[in-house]
Parts: sequence; structure tokens; C-alpha cells
Amino acid sequence: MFANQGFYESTIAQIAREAGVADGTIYLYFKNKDDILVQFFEFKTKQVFDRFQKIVKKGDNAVEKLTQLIRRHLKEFEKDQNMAVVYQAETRRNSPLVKDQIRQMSKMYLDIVAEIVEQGQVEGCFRKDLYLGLVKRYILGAVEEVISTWIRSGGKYDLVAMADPLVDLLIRGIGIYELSANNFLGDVQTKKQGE
Amino acid sequence: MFANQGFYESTIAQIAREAGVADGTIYLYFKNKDDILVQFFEFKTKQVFDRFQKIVKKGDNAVEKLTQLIRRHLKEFEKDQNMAVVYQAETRRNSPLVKDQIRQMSKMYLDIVAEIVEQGQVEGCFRKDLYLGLVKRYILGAVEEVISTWIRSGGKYDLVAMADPLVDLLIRGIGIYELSANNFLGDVQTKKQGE
Amino acid sequence: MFANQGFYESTIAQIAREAGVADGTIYLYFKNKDDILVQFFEFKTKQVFDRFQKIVKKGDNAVEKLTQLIRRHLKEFEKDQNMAVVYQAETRRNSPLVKDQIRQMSKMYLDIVAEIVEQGQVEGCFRKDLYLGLVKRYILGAVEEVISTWIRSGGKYDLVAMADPLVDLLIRGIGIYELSANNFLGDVQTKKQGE
Amino acid sequence: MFANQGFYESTIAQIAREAGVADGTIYLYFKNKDDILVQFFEFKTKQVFDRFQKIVKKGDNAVEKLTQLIRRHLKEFEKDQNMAVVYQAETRRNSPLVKDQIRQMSKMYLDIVAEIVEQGQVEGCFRKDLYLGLVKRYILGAVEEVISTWIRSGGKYDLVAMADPLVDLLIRGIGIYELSANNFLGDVQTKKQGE
DNA sequence: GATGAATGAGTTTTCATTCAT
DNA sequence: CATGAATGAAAACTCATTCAT
Repeated sequence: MFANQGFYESTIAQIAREAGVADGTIYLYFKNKDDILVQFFEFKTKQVFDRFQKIVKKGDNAVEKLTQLIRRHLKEFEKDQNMAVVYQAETRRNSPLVKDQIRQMSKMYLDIVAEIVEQGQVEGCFRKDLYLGLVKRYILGAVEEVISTWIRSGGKYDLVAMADPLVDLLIRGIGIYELSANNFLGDVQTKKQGE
Repeated sequence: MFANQGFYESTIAQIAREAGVADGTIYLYFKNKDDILVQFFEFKTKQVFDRFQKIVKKGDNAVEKLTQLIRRHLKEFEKDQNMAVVYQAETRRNSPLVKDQIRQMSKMYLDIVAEIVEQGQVEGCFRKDLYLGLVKRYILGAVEEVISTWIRSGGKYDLVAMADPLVDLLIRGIGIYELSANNFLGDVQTKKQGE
Repeated sequence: MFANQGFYESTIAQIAREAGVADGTIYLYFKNKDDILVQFFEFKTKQVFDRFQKIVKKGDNAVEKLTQLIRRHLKEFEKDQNMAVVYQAETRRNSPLVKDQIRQMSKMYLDIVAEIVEQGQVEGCFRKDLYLGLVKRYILGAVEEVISTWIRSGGKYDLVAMADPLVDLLIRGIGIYELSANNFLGDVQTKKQGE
Repeated sequence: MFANQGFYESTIAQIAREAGVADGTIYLYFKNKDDILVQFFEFKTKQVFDRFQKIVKKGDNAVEKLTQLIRRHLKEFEKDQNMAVVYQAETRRNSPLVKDQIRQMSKMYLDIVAEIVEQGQVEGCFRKDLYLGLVKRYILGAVEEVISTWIRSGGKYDLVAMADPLVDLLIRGIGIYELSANNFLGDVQTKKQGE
């Protein structure tokens, strides 16, 4: 229901009817209406992030880790489209309720990515001249937009199938290529950082 | 005001006070409350997209066009942070009111990007094996996430400065590196610094 | 609990928790919430009034009886401050529930007082020109106000100590004084009753 | 309406209907439901106490002042029985809303009384061995109980007629009877009847 | 007898919208 | 054109009461 009409557009009466209980019953399990959203996020967050962290640990190298993370990310959202819709919708607005939770979740995710990128730099498969703060958003942003598009389309196509082409795009962007030595952009980059 | 507390959290009374008119006066210019948002999007959208299209036309080659587009994109949002906040916030929720507008805007933007990418492929500076539908999101997603992060930070840093590093990430991901010797970006970069 | 937050401000859930039983259990002993107050008044009333009547019987003359009654009155309320608070609070509102009880209690008390006064008149220690209906209220009102003040003060001082000075005030007001023969007021009083 | 069923037992819907306006209109003039009571007390209090102070100033001596005060007190409550009911009802419960107001009003009244009593002691018509704190309550309590009884009776009889007998009771209690030959009250009484 | 989860009627409050001035 | 007082529908939330266990 939240997926269809949004959380704030849903009334307690509707939520209760949907749940097959009386209005008052809602308040036995949730402090107030907002608490429904907070608890939803808390539950889903823990569940999903545990899986993210697990899958990353299993990967041998940075490339494999990133691939597995994004595959899992897309898989989780594809599996539960309603959660995906609510997540995407509420994630963007500045509701003070879930703001902290979102910040925290976002940080966790970005930290995982940053770790992978740094490992990749050590392993020699990612460029050393990366602005880490930017690269993290670049990766997360691309993944989330892919999910957003899938949602807007009504979840009609295979979302996980997007994982590999996307990783390819991301990786070739941050991978080291043999000819990059005479790439002007590298210089520009260097200059910028010295600004 | 919408930026601070969101559109649905703002009351007609507040809006009217802010505008220095009486409550009823609002209804002489807007059909209803929702219409305020609709008209806001219509106005801002036209304004901004005209500029996007203009700037893209001026670019000589695909790389330059993409760079200018993203720079302009970030510049517009940096210039009017309140607009940026409202845009980002309302863009994500599935309010049926502005849904069509957003879809349309999003389509316009993605079409511009797609055109640039296709031109780049013809010019031989972008890979031919790109999944166009995905590349469009990949680019838009990365840009919007960069804006989101800037907003969440309170708009404290120079957003436009993110443009070139971001383009670098995007381009190297979709650029053909065997041809990077005659990289066009160098020129663009140089021109820009002379602005 | 009723003393602290009032009866209508207390919920069944609170009452049950305080009593160490489940909500439903309350309804095994009380018909409904109001019945709790009704039974409380019934219980306390009987208890206290029995004592009032007993103490009055023991007194030899009217003055002694009145003194003992007021002392006992203050003592009972001082002993159980919570009861005092609930009594004073609920006594004044016109809740139809306890209205009859209160009327009855009030009548009982006023009857005791009236009896004492009449006895005093026979004994020759109280004026004969008293408007009995008024004198009863005059006595009860003064006593209750003294209790009210004590409650408002938080029950910090010795309430019973107020008894003797108060009786002194009351008695000298209704006592016969040797010079009262040439008191103009007596005449006025008589006139008034004839109006 | 408040007089009949009490303030907390009245709903906004009822209040609005009684006032001949819509529910929402109430909130244009009152912050919330409680504010209705607060404003009522504020208004009535000022109005009535101004009159109390005025009337006291006009009195020549303590006895006359006390008589006039109590007459006016009873007259005001008799004039507006509904106000009297609400006042008596809400005055006693410990509603935190009007608690301060009541305390303040009560203090004002007691201060007026105390001043009169002190003046009477100076003038030599009141006993010098009075416990002032107690005397104040003794007087206020008796007056309020007389009002309470009148209210409980349904306001069927002449309340102001109780003033003089009551003052007689109070005065003879605190008057010095050796001096009662040149009793001041006689004059007051006479004047009043000539009004 | 005791329990306490579930109920849903009833209440306060908000706020977009209207319309007489 | 502009106003802003009045409206009343709609929503969140409370809590006395019930009843299956």
C-alpha cells in the first residue's frame, strides 16, 4: 500500500484494514504512525545490510566484491518490489523521522564501497588518482538510478541482469588502462587536486 | 519554504503569508494547492531545460557536450539551492500530480544524453558495445547522487567543481581508451578554464 | 494515583497496573470505571462517618461535641491525604455518579452539626436567633476551606492543630455573650427573618 | 453548557453547535480546548475582581467593607449562575491549566480579606488575638460553602439575602463583644436598607 | 477466576477551500 | 481583484470495555 500511494498518503484506517485489524490495534505495536515507517526501515535495513556485508566478505578481490555487492543489491530490491518503492520514495524526502536511519544506512553502504575501492587500488586494478568521496557516490548513484528506472517501469524487466553491464561501466571507469599514461584527463585530474 | 519543510508540510496560510498576500488570493492564481507545485515544476523545468538544450547545441563534439551539460546541470542546482531541494524531494515521491511532468523531464534529459552518447559513438570516442538504456541512467544517476550528497551536506562546498572529476569517471568508463591519445576532453578543459 | 492526576485522568490500564492485576480483572470487581469511584466513596464514607457519629455520642455538651467532631474531621483527612485530595476534588464536580452519595454524605454531616447546634441552644450556650440552615454551611464551609488550604500547601503542616483555633472562631460566633442583649445586629437578624 | 455537564465532559462539537459556528471556527479564537476555560477564567476574574476592589475602597470601616464585599460576592455569583457553577466546579480540581489563575485569584481575595481584618483590628472592632491565616480561610470558606449550597439547590432562593446573616456570624466571631454597645454594623445595616 | 490483546466509538485538531464584503 | 473569517471533512490517536484462552 505504501508502495502504491506513499506513506503519508496512507491513513491509519487504511493500514489497519489492510492488516485486517482495528485502528486501535495498530497502536499496540507502534508508538504512532511515524513509528510504522521507522520500524519498517529498521527491520529491512538490518536484514539487507547483513546480507551485503556477508556477500562482500566472500569475494576474493575488489572486482569480484563489487560485482557481488551490486548483484545482491539489485537482487534484494527485485525480490521485494514494494520495499524497493518505499525505500526509494522515503529515502529522498527529508522526513526527520527516518533521516538518521537513512544517513546511517547510506554511510554503511558507502563505507563498504570505499573499502572495496581502496582494496582495488592496493591490488592494482583501480586507478590511484581517484577522489574517493566522489567515486562512492558515483557508484551508489548509478545503482540507485538503475533501480529507480526499473521501479518507474513497473518492475517489468529483469533487474539483476543489469548488474554485469553496470559493473562493466563502473569498472572500466575506475580501472587502470595501459594507454592512460598519455591521457590528458589524468593530468587535469592531478591539477584539480592541487588547486 | 518548501525546501525547508517540504511541500506537503507547508500550509496555504504559510505560503500566502510568505508571499505577502491573503489566503484566498492564492486561489486566483492557482487552481488548488497541488497546482502550485505543478506550476513551479513547469516553470523551472522549461527554464532549465532550455538552457540545457542551448548549451548542448554549442558543443562541438560529444565529450564537450557531455561536459558542458553536466557543468550546467550542477551550476543550475548550485545557483538555486532551494529549487534543488524541492526538485530532489518531490521528484522521488510518486505524487500522481507531478509524476507526468517528472517523467517528461526525465525523458528529455535522458534523450539529450542518449543523443550525445550516440554522437560520441559515431565520432569514435565512445565504445560501440554500450547498452544505451543503461548508460543513460548510469550518467543521470551519478550526477543526481552527487547533487543529493551536496544537498545533504547543506550545500557547503563548490558543487560545480565536482563536474570535471565526475565527467572523467563517466568518460573513462564509456570512452575507448585506445583512442585516448587524441582525447577531446583536454580541449574542453582548457577552454573552460579560460571562461 | 487519583490524588495526583484525578480520577478522570487515570486510565483503567494505570489503575490495573497500580493494583498489580490485569485490566480485565478490574471488571470482576467493578461494574465499570465509574463504579470504582462510587465504591471508593461508599467505603470511605461509611468508615469515616461511623467514626464521626461515635465521637459525637461521647461528647457531654454541644461545645465539646463540636470540638471533637472537627478535630476528628481534620484528623481523618490528615491521616489519609490522598483520600482527602480525591474527596475534595470529586466532591465539587457535578458528576451524576457520585452526586447522590455526596448529597447524602453532606446531609449526614450537616445533620450531625445541626443536632449539636440545637443541643447547644437548649443547653444555653448557643444563640437562639440562629438561622440553622446557614449556620450548618458556615461551619462545614470553614472546615472544608481549612482542609483545602492544607491540601494546596501540599499537606506540609499540622492540620489538626487548626481545630481549636477554628472552633474558637466558630463558637464565639454562635455563642451567647452577656452584652449581646444590646447588640443591634440581633434585632436586624430578627427583622430579616420576618421579611 | 459547562455548568450543566462540566467542561471536560463537553466536546468541541457541542461547544461549536451551542455557539452556532463550525468546529473549526473555535480554533480561530482559542488555541485549543483548554484555552476556552483559561480565557473564560481570565475574563470573568478580571471583571469580578475589579468590582470587588472598587466596592471595598468605598467602605468607611472594616465592618462595612467586609459586608459590602460579601454582598457583592454573592450578588455576582447570583447574577450569573452558570459562571458560578463553572467557577465552583473547576476551582476545586487540580487542572494544571487554571491552577495558577485560581491560586492568583484566591490570593487576591484572601489579601483583600486580610487587609480588612487588619484594618478592623486597628479600628478596635476585631479581636487582636486572631490567627490571620486561619481567619481568611474561615471567611472565604463560609462564603463559598454558602454559594455551593445555593448551587446544589438549583439556585432557587435569594442568595444575596444570605449575606447579612453570614456577616453577622462571621463578625460576632471575630468582634470584640465588650465594645459591641457601639457596634458599627448597625449603621451599615441601616444604610443598606435605605439603598 | 484471571488475563491482556483486540476493539472501535468518540475526540481533538488541522487545513484546503469558499465566498460575502 | 483582493481579502480573511468561516467552514467541515478528514485524520491521528485514546481508552473503556470485551472475551477467548
